[in-house]
Amino acid sequence: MNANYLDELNDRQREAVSHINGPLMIVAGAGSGKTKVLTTRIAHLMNNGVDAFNILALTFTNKAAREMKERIERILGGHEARNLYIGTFHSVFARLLRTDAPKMGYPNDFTIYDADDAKSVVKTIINELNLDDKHYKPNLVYNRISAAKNSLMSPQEYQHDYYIQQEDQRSGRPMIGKIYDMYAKRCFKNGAMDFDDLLYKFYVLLKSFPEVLSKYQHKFRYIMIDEYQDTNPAQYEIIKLLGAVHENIAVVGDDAQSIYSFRGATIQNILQFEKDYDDVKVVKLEQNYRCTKSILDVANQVIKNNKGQIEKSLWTDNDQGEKIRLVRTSTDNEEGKFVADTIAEQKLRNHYSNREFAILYRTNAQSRAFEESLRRMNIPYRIYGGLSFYQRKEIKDFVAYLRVIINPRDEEALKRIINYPARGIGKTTIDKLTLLSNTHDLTFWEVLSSAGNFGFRSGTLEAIDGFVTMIKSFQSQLEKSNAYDVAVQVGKSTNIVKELFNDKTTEGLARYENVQELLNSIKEFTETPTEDGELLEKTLGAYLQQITLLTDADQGNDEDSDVVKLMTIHAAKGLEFPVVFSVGLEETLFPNSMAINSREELEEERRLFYVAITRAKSKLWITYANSRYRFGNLVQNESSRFIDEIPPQHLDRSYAGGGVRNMGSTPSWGGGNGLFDRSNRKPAPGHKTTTSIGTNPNPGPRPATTVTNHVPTEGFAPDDPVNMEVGMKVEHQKFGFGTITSMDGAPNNRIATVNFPAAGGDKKIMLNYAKLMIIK
DNA sequence: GTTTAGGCAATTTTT
DNA sequence: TTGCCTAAAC
Repeated sequence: MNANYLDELNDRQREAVSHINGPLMIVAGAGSGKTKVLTTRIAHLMNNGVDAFNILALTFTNKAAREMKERIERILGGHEARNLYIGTFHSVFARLLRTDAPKMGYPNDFTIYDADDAKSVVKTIINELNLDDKHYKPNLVYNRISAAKNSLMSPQEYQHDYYIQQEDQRSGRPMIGKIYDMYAKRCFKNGAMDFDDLLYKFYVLLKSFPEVLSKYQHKFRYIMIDEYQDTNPAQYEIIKLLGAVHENIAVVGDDAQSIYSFRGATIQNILQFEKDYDDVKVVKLEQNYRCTKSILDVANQVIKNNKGQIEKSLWTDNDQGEKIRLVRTSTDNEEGKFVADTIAEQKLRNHYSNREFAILYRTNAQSRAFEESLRRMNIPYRIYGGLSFYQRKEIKDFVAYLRVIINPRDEEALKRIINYPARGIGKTTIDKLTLLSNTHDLTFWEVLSSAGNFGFRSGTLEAIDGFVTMIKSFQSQLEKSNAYDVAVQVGKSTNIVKELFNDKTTEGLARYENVQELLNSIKEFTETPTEDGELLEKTLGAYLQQITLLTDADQGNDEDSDVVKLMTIHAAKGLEFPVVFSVGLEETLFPNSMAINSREELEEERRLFYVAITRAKSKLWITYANSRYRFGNLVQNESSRFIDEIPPQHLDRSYAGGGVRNMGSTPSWGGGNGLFDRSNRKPAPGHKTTTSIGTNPNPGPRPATTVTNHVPTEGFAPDDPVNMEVGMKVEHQKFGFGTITSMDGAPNNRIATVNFPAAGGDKKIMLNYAKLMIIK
């Protein structure tokens, strides 16, 4: 044990670490050493006689949990840290539910449904109710259900809540409550919990079984919560229950970094903490060790535009540093090129390595332009936040077999594999089976294994029986041999592995390799001997539960690979990088048009920007593009209002992207000749050119985009593109009237360059996609 | 029952 | 642009 750990802290940090008993709230500004305080405090508790088995630490990501564990081990030395309960809310509760879920009628090897599984169940139910899934969009319905669970609302409460029913009535979806009810019942029937259930059902468990609650209250005498500002009501209530006896609850958070309200998080949890408990010790960590003065200043100025925060002022002893570079490019591709060029240049000039750069964007879809340009420049990179390995189709298919073996009630998994690989059990049969399952109150598996009673055609029956027999043989094999051998057997008996092996396309090869990797991971998981004190089980059931909770960020060896990192700002929370590119600072994108309908939403977007800024240690670029492709057509956006909130003296605009600077303001065509101007446009209010950015400290309301306010002519109907030629006058729904100036591209994919005076000049229009009407 | 072609809509963040 | 769904062909 390193006894000097307290010396490495500043006064405030030490104050937080030394507080052992009673509620504690640590308000930790960005870069103020939050993780250090948390980990040191845990070590300190143990050093003061608290048993590791009595400590629970909850985080939001597996990565954060892993990091904490490692750092504590480093402070303590030895293996004692293994006995700590450190993990995400979801993974810790899943583990506890493996023991106690049977009390509520679930199998202990219950399946965990990821978002895709859950949506698929929702969709099934919508169809069973004969509702139109164009109107009852599964995504939307699932989000409502999710929100209900995160507020600890049962289907019955949902259906009887006046306000919610009003809302659903108004949106024309009065059946959501019914869907929720059926969804909950179906999941239960399937022996499955979705992500939200891991919280919700754990709460129900604690509420319904006082002896279980008491067990955990006495086990977890010290509780620590990371990122407390992102907790939702379910998490909040659980913590309250668990901590009620000892009240040794320490929460760490920063209200300025609350960015998960869409997942039900309420900033109120942290704002109210002092009122929830008596004698709360509050410690504010206000010294930032991460950023330069310039960067921190900018962050502080930006966040000032939000109301209702915990009073604090973040400061730093670090150097002033350089100004923040603001760069505008003409298109999203240019933005990508600029960033890649700049990374190359910075590497040469300042001897940075790849791993010191991060590109942070608002939406995953933005990654593409950066990928392409980085690849062109031969700069290695990694994108975080794509599909997790376990969400790939070939992996989910294979895993579905394992799921069925472990939990045959799992209807989602069964339907996935019952005809994969094809064995002659088609849609008609599956529909019939489903109906039987619903009407006879049998699980899908029970129907399958008694299919002989239901009058199927002999060929069909044979196929079903063959499938059932195969699954049963896997199950009995699992009793005798280990999980890996069974998995290999699954690959063989089903022919899946051979089939993938024979597919010699690039994708086929990748799929084959992925399945091999899956098998390896099972081997590694189940055959690595359990070390002393290690709490994890090594069964196939435990493996399946664990992988569902893994995200893309949890794979691979990020620390040791020297790559540029690309991720959303959400994914970057808690991380830091020497050089950060915060890209796509445009109205509509960031703040996102989906999130500007209320002050609360806008403030959350601003906090997101705050998070982006404060990821940077020494250099920060902010970029935006004049126009970018969205669903095949070019749209123009104004610069983000957040740019206007940055004090001009901190900005350096001289850093122009490659040859982009002469895209000045656009001349208006409509002014002098009204020939094509049938729509009587007004100039967009608040429209600004680049040169005026930041000069208006208090910008008025602005339109979402600067795509001209073109109103299509009455009776607008696109013409067949084959008839279009250079010189023609055309009308576009958004860009207004223009002239085709040139034509290129393949004959079956012609690209017209059209000059739209009212929409900023030349646009490349792919005739196969865009809708143009010829003006005679 | 299986495969493929073509039409159509999508527009945020994630454990 | 993609990915999903339906309809028609095999």
